[in-house]
Amino acid sequence: MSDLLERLRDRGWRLTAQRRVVAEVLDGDHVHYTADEVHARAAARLPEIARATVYNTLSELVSIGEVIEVSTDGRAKRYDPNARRTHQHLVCSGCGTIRDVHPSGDPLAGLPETERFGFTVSDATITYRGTCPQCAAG
Amino acid sequence: MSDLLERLRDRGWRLTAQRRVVAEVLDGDHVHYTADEVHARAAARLPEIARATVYNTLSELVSIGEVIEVSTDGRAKRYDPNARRTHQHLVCSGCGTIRDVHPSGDPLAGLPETERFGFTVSDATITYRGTCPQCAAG
DNA sequence: TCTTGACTTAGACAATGTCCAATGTAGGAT
DNA sequence: ATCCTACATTGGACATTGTCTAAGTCAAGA
Ligand SMILES: [Mn+2]
Ligand SMILES: [Mn+2]
Ligand SMILES: [Zn+2]
Ligand SMILES: [Zn+2]
Repeated sequence: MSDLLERLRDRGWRLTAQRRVVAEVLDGDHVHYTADEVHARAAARLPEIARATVYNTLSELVSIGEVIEVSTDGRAKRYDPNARRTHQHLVCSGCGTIRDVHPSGDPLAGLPETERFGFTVSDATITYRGTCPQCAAG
Repeated sequence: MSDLLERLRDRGWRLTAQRRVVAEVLDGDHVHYTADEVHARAAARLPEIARATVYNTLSELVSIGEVIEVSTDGRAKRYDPNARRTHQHLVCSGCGTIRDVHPSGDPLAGLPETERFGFTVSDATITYRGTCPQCAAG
């Protein structure tokens, strides 16, 4: 059993076949699938899995912090199993490929007090954009 | 006539009543309306304006660089008339208020070469999140 | 004033996401 | 091993956001 499924069971989750396949789809590095992509991949193993179940399971994984939501393009949200180490994203403007990246330094340091409007600032999300090697070559 | 409308006329645009009201709605600082919000405000002045016209006009303003699209929450895109000076956004997690902010330094400097995966990186979009004074007080 | 190509409109359609009542089942209880 | 039942799943209706098109309208130059 994967670490993720074990953690889910420790939380008292029922381990259904549907939750297993969703958890299996969300495994690996640089994985950022949309809900429909997760559904398609899950359905390859468990054809009768419902779209609503995929949405339910993804929402639950997000709410307990095992998966993060990524919105890089204003279209469908993407689901990212790399929730253990905070990171940012590098997106190819040509093909949409997304890579996890780890910038140096504190991203909040660049925002001067005079630019904070009295807010308590707790977090920064950075999306880097550029052209990937394949798109540059093609 | 506003500067924006004058620039549009210089580009050969037909100045229709619909385009005028959309341009008037998109005026001011820290303005980040959704398309439906633009439509509602435009319809207050020109009740028969169609949703499609608002979408068309916004897309055209974006394509010529007079307005930028902002996606801070994975929901509806927001339209920002502050396209002259590049800036980032500070969002209140409580109420959704969005402020324009200007971080110091080059945002690309924080991404080491070893974290670029061979990409040519051209741009970084930063969303800061926190709590605004009203939400902190309330 | 006329003409015409660009603009607007209403509504169908598409993509993404949410909700619900009916049905099924995982896992503890017996 | 079987039963119970609270929780999970299902299919489809519905909501939100955005795109597209055919038909009608009009801004602006001739
Ligand atoms: Mn990631
Ligand atoms: Mn802005
Ligand atoms: Zn690419
Ligand atoms: Zn607030």
